[in-house]
Amino acid sequence: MTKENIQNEAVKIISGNGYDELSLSLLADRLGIKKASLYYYFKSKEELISSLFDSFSKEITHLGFSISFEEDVESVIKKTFLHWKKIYTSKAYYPYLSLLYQRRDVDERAEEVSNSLILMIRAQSEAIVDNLFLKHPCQIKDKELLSELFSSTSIFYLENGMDEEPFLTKFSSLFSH
Amino acid sequence: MTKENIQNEAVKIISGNGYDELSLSLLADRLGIKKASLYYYFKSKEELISSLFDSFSKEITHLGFSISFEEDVESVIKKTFLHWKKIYTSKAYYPYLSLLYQRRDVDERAEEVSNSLILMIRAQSEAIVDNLFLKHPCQIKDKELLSELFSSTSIFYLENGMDEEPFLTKFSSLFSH
Amino acid sequence: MTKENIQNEAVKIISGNGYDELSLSLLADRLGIKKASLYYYFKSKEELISSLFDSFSKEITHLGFSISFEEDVESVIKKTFLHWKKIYTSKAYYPYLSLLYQRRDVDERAEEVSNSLILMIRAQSEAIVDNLFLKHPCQIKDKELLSELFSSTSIFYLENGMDEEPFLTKFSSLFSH
Amino acid sequence: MTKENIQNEAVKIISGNGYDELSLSLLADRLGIKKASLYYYFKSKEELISSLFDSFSKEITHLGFSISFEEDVESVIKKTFLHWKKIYTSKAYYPYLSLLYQRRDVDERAEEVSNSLILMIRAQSEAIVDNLFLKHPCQIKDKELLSELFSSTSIFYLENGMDEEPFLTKFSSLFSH
DNA sequence: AATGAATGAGGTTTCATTCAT
DNA sequence: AATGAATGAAACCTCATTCAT
Repeated sequence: MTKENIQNEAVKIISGNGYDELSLSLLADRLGIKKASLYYYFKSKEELISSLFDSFSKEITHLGFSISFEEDVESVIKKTFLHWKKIYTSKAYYPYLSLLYQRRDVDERAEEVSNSLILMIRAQSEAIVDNLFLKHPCQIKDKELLSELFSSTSIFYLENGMDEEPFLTKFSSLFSH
Repeated sequence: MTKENIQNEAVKIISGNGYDELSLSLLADRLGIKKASLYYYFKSKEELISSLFDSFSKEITHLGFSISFEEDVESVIKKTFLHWKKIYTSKAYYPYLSLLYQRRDVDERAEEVSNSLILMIRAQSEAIVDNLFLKHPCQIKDKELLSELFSSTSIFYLENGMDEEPFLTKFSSLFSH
Repeated sequence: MTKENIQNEAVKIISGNGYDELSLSLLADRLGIKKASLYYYFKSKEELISSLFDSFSKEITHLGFSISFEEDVESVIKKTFLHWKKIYTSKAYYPYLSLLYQRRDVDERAEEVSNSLILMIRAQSEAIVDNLFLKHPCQIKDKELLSELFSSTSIFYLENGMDEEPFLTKFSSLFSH
Repeated sequence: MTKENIQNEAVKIISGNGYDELSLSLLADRLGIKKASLYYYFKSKEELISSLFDSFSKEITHLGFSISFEEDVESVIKKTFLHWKKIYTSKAYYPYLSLLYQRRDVDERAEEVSNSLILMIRAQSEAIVDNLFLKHPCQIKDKELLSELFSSTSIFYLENGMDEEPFLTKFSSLFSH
């Protein structure tokens, strides 16, 4: 048993059953250990939950991001979105995101981590748009606006689990003639 | 004491303290009545919570929406956004939205209501954009895309409580030659 | 079930088994009710224990004390002691005293109540000695000293549950020429 | 780490926080070792506690007591009291006495050790009074009574941490003509 | 329309203890 | 000589719920 095992199972419960259903009994059962043993790894439930934010926060600040701009506009845009989608759907990250959604309204820590993820995406969006603007004319002249529309709409699609294909294709075509 | 009183207080607790902190004891305390009395109005806690979704669902389907298109583009866009913002920030509605955010990942009912709100906004966005396109040329030629960008980004701004002014101004200027 | 029932049983457990053995499970079992029901009467274990001090404190401040001085010295002295002994051995009070002994070293509230009992006895001792001095010559000339010796030694006997008869007889004879 | 270290820390916890707060976790923390290590020195918590009584019991039976009777009455009396006071206030002994107070009502072993300490003091009191009676007339003619009054009142003062000076002075003056 | 009294189930946490290392 | 890891039992407490009044 490791701290990490426990964290992962905890966050799985939260994303599957809801934050309010995370009980130490259930958690211990799922891990095949006894309730009391959890206290060997975390001083309290609060500390365990706090550690979830710590871990995820550290995780996302270490996420790399590199896009090759050699390719055509549509590829760049789709790859960028795909990069974000990996975060939003990966087995490792999705449960943490679910935790953030459930708690960001009432837990400062959750809000903070959630915001930092959004900021990261917005920054990457700016970088991408900057670069595309250099080589391709675009229907939208305001670079900043374009970046905002791209990041915000992307996040909206990701958070709501909608099919992004049509959107991305149409969005890419903003860069044709 | 009325069902409505109880619902409003319940949803206030959820939006203020979190869904997991809604207990009938706390609710009764806040209402100045005794726990047992709650059972006169609701058969169970589950029924109370279910009623929250019912009420809010009914509420939003009855929301009117009318925009005068006599005005300039910027006015129309800002008024539309303002209309949505009223929903997202009104004392009456905001707590329900907070409930939806906290639960839509794990509660089908919450997801359903949340989606219907989004659908409503997207429909209204389409209507607006349709109309604007009739009279004003736009940098973006794809009507559908424009509508999606507007609604998604608006929702993103509303959900994250960001300052929308700069965005709306820039967005409006998409309609100048 | 009443608060008083619960207090009495609690203090019985403390005096019989020790303060550290007072658990809400045991208490509920002895009372023939369920653990959870205790919380209807007391918000917490701490509040229950605090109420024990409150009750006993109120009790002892309402204790009457009247001695007829018409009788001979030995009777007065023995009746005074007996009055105190009733407190120290009565079914109602003894358990509370046991609580005080166990806790006065580590619990301010217990120390406070314990001290007020001692003060009461010392005051009564002074009153008795004052009066005896008026009518009877005594081997000890210092009234204050005599009072202190009487009260302190009496308390010592009471606290240690020793046979007081010989002491009281000898003490009374201090008043014979 | 030695048995003695552990005992001293244990008894410090008891006298400072109360018998019910002595837990092996707290004890180990205070000693800067791990809980499990305590079991190298004591088979169980019970054995540890039992050893506390053993140690203190052995300690007090080895206490010396010698008073020079060359001096005046007041000196003899004050020195005797001081001898006892050293026991009641010494850093080494006081915590053990606190343990006895807390437990003598409910633990036979504690009662036994407590009684033997009292017996020792009473015996020493008798010896002192015997000797003083040889050389000095006293207002109180009953030697046994005087000894009892002295020892009981002294213990009362010691147990309650009261200022003994006035008492001892007055008591000494029982021996003036 | 409201509540006093009670409870079973389950929550988080602490306890003393064990055992392999 | 010491401890990391684990645990069963029991601690205090809160939960939603019931029911007679």
